[in-house]
Amino acid sequence: NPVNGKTRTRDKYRIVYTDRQRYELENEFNVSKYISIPRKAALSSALALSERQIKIWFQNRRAKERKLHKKRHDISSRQLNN
Amino acid sequence: ELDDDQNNDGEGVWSPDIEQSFHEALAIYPPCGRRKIILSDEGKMFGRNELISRYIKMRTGKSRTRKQVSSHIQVLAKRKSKELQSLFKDSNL
DNA sequence: ACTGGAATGCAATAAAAC
DNA sequence: GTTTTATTGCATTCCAGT
Repeated sequence: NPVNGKTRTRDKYRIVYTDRQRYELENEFNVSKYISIPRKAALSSALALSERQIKIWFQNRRAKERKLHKKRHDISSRQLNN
Repeated sequence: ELDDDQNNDGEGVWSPDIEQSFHEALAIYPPCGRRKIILSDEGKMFGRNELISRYIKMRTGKSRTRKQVSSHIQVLAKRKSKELQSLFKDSNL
C-alpha cells in the first residue's frame, strides 16, 4: 500500500506480527541495530511489511534495548548501594 | 548541566508569539513557497529558512535556528497532508 | 561552500494484545 | 502490569540544487 504511507486505520489500531516476521526481524537486529536501506527493502518484500513498518520496528526494538539496559544498570547500582 | 538558555522562555519551542512571527515571515518572504531560491545578496547567502529565523529574532528577540524552522515546516506540512487525507476519507465504505 | 528539504532518530505516549 | 505496534513533536543526519 504505497499510496498512503499510513498504517493505522479506524478499525485496526495495530496488527499483530506473525512468529516468522518477528523471528526474521529479531535475526536482522542481531546483525545490526540499524537497518540499511537495501536490507530494509529486502525485508519489506520478504516479510510483506511496509518499509515504514520495518523502520518503526527497529526504532521500537532499540527503545526496548535501551529500556533493558537501563533496568540492568538500576539493578546493579541498587546492589552496590545495599 | 544547567538549563540556562536565554533563547527559551519556558514556553514550548513554538510558543504562540513565535508561531505568530513565523507565520508572518511565511507570508512576507514568498507568499506561498513558489519562488526561485533567490539567495545571493552581495557575498552573503540567505535561504528562506534563515530569513524566517532572522525575522523571528527581530520580532520576538528569541532565537530559532534555520534547522528548527525547517523541522517546524516539515511538521506543519505533515499535519496539512493528514487533514486533507482525512477529509477524503471513506466516501464509499 | 552555502542552502532547504526528505529521511531518520528518539522520547513520550496511546491502546490492543498478552 | 508488561509487551507489542504505531503516531507525534521535536532534533539530527543525509541528499542534492545553486
